[in-house]
Amino acid sequence: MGSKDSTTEEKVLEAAKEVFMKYGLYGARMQDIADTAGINKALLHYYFRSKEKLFDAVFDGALEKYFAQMTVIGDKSMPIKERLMQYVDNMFEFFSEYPQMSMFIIKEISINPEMFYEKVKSLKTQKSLLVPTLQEAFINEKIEPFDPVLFMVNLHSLCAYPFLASPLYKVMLKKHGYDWDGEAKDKIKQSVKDFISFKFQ
Amino acid sequence: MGSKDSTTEEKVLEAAKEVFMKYGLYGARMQDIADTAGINKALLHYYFRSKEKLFDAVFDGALEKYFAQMTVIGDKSMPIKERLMQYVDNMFEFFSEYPQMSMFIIKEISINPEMFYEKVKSLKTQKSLLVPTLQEAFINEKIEPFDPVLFMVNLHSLCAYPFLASPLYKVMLKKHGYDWDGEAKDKIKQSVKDFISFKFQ
DNA sequence: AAGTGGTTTAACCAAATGGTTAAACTTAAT
DNA sequence: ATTAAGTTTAACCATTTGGTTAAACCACTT
Repeated sequence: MGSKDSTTEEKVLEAAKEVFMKYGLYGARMQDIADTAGINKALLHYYFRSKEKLFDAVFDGALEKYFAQMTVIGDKSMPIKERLMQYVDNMFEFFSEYPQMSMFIIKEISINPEMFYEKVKSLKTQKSLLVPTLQEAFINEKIEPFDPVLFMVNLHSLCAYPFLASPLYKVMLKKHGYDWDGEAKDKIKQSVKDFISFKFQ
Repeated sequence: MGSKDSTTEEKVLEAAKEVFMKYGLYGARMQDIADTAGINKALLHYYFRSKEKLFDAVFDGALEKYFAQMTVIGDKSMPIKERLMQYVDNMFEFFSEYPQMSMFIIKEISINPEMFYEKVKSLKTQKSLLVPTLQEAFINEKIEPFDPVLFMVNLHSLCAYPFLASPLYKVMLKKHGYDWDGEAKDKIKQSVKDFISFKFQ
């Protein structure tokens, strides 16, 4: 087949992602991960010594990907409004690809906040670039200033929640004639853009 | 002491809420629930025959409370804008009191959607009152109409997500000088109100 | 062909899991 | 005081859990 065709270690990590994201550290079963990867249970312990080590590998990967995404904002040549629209596009694309990730991260932090506090220190991309980007724009473009932190919170709410709550919306939105896996996602994205546009004339 | 002083069954249910909301159906341990309630493990099975039965009691209670809350909107004497402001107040108060509830419900639905689909049928308060309320307001008050379903999604995002992500925000917002358990919650509530106000002049 | 190092497996193990049982306790009615 | 009903407990049980071990397998080099 291909030069690698996905090594066993990769298969293990992929299966671990799937199971840990669904059930969390406590709820996940090693046997379940082994079955998902299509291998023997002892092989998990060969590649990752313990359940905790395997979980760490999954969680660290998710955390890095998540924070890396949250700090990407388009280049300075564009006006702030356009950059924010692109930011919304990126968020929706990211959450479409990894719908379980933010739930997973938030849930595990809520169960074990100390662990998160240790790990967040070693992350390169810690603080949001949105806040300073907005502050610059207040000066460079003629925009009535507002609290950039609160705006960031609201923007993340608008983008992240529909995916977090998608298990609910998949059922509930049907009663209002919307299909989540069809048009609903794109319509919500557009409504988010409309929602934040008023802040920039 | 008091005439009841909380019966054993109530203590069990209270402990079960705590543990199930934190770890979910799969992650929760009966021994953990028993310890939290300060009783013997066999007593759990005396009052609720199995883990599933006990879980159902907790989940059904949460579901009912949640949907009951989501469908409360102030009386028709007030203008729509004022009613929405009150709706935001209610949501923030509700989520402050039960910060884990929406996470719990959404997570369990995502693991077992079929179960939810069965249960949602027997709920009295199924569909949002927000949508028809808004549609009436478009006519009765002179408001430029917009899609009420999308607005509902955005509004719920703005209110629910800060609490869902509060484990994250408790750590991250400090870097921007905000304290979640102090001022941040109220400031976010105000920013949500500002955010939706523009739709109503 | 024999050795070498990494990979995979079947067979285990001790501990923890959800659940059961029968006996003991408590309380109120007779 | 005895009965009867509900409540609580300690001692079990079978299964599942995360984890280990030693042997087998495989792809190389020598």
